[in-house]
Amino acid sequence: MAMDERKKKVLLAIVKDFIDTAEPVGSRTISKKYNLGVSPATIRNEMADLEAMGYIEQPHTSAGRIPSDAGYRYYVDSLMEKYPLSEAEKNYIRKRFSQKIREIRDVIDIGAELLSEMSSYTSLIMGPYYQEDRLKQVVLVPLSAEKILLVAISQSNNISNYVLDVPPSLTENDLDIISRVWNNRIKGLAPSEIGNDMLNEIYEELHVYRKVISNIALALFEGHEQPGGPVSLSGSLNIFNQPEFKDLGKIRDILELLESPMVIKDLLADTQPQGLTIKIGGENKLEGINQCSIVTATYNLDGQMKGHIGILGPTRMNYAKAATLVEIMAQQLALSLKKLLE
Amino acid sequence: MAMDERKKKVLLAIVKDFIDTAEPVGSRTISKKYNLGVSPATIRNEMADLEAMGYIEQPHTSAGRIPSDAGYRYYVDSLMEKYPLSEAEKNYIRKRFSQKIREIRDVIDIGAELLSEMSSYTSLIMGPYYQEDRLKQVVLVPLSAEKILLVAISQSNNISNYVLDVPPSLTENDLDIISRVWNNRIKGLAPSEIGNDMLNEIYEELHVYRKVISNIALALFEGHEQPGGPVSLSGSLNIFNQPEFKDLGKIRDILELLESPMVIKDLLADTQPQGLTIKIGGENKLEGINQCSIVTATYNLDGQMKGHIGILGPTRMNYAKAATLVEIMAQQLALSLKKLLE
DNA sequence: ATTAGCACTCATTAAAGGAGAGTGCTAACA
DNA sequence: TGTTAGCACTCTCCTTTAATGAGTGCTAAT
Repeated sequence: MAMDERKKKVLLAIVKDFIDTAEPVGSRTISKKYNLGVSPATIRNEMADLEAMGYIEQPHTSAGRIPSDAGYRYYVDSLMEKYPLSEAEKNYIRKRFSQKIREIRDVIDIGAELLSEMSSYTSLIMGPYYQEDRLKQVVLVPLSAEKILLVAISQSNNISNYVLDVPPSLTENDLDIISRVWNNRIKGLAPSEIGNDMLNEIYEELHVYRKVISNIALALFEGHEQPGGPVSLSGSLNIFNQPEFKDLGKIRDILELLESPMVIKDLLADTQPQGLTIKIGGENKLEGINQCSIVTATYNLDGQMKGHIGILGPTRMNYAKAATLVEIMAQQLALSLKKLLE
Repeated sequence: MAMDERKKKVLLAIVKDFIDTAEPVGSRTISKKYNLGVSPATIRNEMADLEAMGYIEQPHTSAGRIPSDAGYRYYVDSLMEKYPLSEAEKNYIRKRFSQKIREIRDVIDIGAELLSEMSSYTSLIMGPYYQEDRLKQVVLVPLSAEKILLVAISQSNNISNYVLDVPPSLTENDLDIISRVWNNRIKGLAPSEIGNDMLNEIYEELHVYRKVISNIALALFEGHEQPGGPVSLSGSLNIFNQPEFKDLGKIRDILELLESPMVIKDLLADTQPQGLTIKIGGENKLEGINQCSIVTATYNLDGQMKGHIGILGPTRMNYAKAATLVEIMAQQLALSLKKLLE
């Protein structure tokens, strides 16, 4: 069966109305609210066709139709119109990003908050990270007789702190020597490239304090192991507003998933490198959010660093608005972060 | 009316049974399950008295009785027996705390997780903080031509990082001088004690780079402004298990409160300096959790540092178990943190 | 002082009966 | 041949009614 113009119009009306009202849409409603110029009976015929094609379905005999996942997919791919952001909304975003921003955390927190606030859904943001972040410098600071502080600075000026145990015999001079040797070696290296070969070379060069040296290596290696950047989540309680989630169990399942940063990273990382990615309902493999949709985008910094951003809402979500918001926010994040980082 | 032995026994039975079953307790149940050696009719008389005294109440005419806030209060103050932790439970705690612990965050996260897991309620932990944390040392590291890294180390070895803008003319030698001057001044000082007087003295001494110096002061001052330590929250979704919270609105209200670290800090900080604090239902001023109870304790380190720990559950919570868990966990935290910090 | 007995209350559950929304189908119409 | 009015049919949702049962307070007997 073909998808003629009128069928498209009917499907569009059903999707729009259902997104709006969360109620199954009947033929009379469509005929009245969306003036297609035909009677409810005609619409009913079209609807029967659309159902046969798998784009809409009936919760029960005497109810209207609701879009199926495939229906939303068709809508998103072929029918959706661009949602324009009002000037007021744009200004609001700018205003919020002109607050004092001190570090990356601030940027992604503001972004996530804005995104959930303006969309009324849940927002997820992963902060920027180097595909492979490289080390720039380490600094060793004595803390007490048996402890030192290791500060690792990456090329992206990402700072990591580690407190290490050292033998009390270690002098400040020793520290200087150790840090100099390390700094000679590691500049421009990814933490994962710190291998045994390098360690052995350093042992050779210094002969002493093997333990200290290996502890430094370990700290650098482990500290950077976590893939991806920091994560910010906002508005997870917005699901309570969605009528399709009036069931305690469902809400709980979703909130439970969102408690895990790993899950969020997975959700976000599964994104195309360019443009928007929209996953609808069952297209999400993750059990528990197959009644949800996710709109994600990747933002890039200098081509080297990237991050992800997304909106999670019910399948019946305002895709147009979500898409626009994600797009704008990705741009804004790239902008703010670039400014912050250099 | 006086509180004779039998009344106490009846009240105890009601509290225990209601905590167990979440159902109003009838006279027949008490007579059968808790062998007081009297008939339901007698118990009914006692219950009428207890109701007159305000310790129990009836949801409706044909239901059993449930404890009132005052009833729980009496129970907690006078009737509650100590809940002994099994050897298995103790071992479990020890085992979890023998995991690799690298920093304070690890300790409070493990603690919070354990506490919510073992109690089936929500747990709140505030990490250790100095009443007034004092500075020990600052380190300045050049990052790029126009940026430096300021590392502030406190007496408790708390590390804070700040990236500051500096004029490109600033040399590494300048940095050494600036940090030396600062370190001479701040050792043992609380960040709040960095005043304009001190700033002026430093200006006098150095004459140049006023802007850099004041930025350092600002960073130190603002960075430490947040009162209290880091906060860890765990098991907030456990409310979904409580039959008294089968209402979406109530759950939402509570989760919303718990989203704010400030609220958690307030809840925890409102604690007696010694021993356990138990706040029951309406005793909590905070709107929204007046159907909840909180069991909190303060743990102390060296008499200088302290932190807070608590369990939040429904008014119908297992106070005995919660109290024991909070007590044990406070000890364990103090232990683990002491080991970690020195 | 305790207890058996009993009438009474009230939440909860199940069953029954509309009301209403929306459909599919048929037949008439342009 | 496509469109539409008309109508019987289905099924959810809401309200009403009735029955059940748990638990009480009171009275009178022990």
